[in-house]
Amino acid sequence: MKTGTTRGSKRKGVSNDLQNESDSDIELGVLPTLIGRQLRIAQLLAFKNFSMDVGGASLTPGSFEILELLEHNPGIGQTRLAAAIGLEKSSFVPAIVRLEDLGLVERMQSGSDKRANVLHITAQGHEVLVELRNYILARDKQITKGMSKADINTLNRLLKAISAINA
Amino acid sequence: MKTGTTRGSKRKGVSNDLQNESDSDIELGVLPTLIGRQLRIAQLLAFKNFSMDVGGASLTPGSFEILELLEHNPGIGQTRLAAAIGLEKSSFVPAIVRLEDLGLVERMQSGSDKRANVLHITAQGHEVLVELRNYILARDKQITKGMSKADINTLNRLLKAISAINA
DNA sequence: CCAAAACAGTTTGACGTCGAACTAAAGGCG
DNA sequence: CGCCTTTAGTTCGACGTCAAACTGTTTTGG
Repeated sequence: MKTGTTRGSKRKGVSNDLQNESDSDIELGVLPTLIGRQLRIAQLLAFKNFSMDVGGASLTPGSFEILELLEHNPGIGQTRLAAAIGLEKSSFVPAIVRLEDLGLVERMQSGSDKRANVLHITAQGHEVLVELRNYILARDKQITKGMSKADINTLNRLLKAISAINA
Repeated sequence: MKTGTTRGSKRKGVSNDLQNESDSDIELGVLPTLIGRQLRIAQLLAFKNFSMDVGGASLTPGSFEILELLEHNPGIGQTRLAAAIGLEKSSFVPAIVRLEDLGLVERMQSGSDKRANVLHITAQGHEVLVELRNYILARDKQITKGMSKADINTLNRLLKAISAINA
């Protein structure tokens, strides 16, 4: 609570009036040239209001990716799976625990390497995945609604290039 | 609940090569077609290991954006500033409090509208900003290292389109 | 003029994510 | 064989972010 400083008290010679410009009148300085900023903002806006409800819980895009990958790569381990969806292995833990608690994935210690966990999607997980995939595909189209196919392909290509450069 | 059984021995490769994180032999299913996923991953990788240290504390790209905007739009209020950097007003609060605690911005109640806060960058904030701007610009170039100018411009344009569509 | 609606900002609770530090198991190599 | 390094996964602390609920202020419309 040590809120600081001056809020609510005096001001120092500067004007205390709010500016009345509209958003379009904000001077952005160097910001519009920054690719990182566009990336960050586009991503935030694209996933805003995203929500997938399954059995009372809400799943994230990351959860869908885990299920999709487990469907196609049964028995994979956590570290490789985390890398495939672009997460640190530590960030992966809460996500997989959540899916396990929901009964959508199964996590067993590997017999051949006792450090490793072997992951599988469950029958219930498969059912959920089929539904989620439709939602995700529809939602993803929404993100680029109105853009030309050529632009979408270009964007996809350039984003992959960014990922490759910063991998 | 984890008995060790299984698997491992017969799938096609749980290759233990320490590979780069480029998915090698993982089957990605429908994922590579999803723009939202590319956006999310590119953004995560682009900002990985990002760090700006100022007086013992570490500032984020968002903090830089706030300073840059206050430099160019003194006296702006929180809601408009939050919108300009793509945040919910509630998400903006901890960021601005942090900058205030560091003495880089000043937050005063407006005289003309007692609900509103009037924001200004401080002299110290200005000094910090000048340094940060250089770091940010260099770092942003890094994100697209090796890409052609034409591709970078295209990417910037398409990301802005995404933001506009999902605004 | 006043009650209802709109608005600025804050608080709260839930996740997601990172990096660093940690535990335990394998692997390399003399 | 035995040490030392690498690897798989977990834990921990710190932030960032959202949505929803809330406080207090201003604006609006009857």
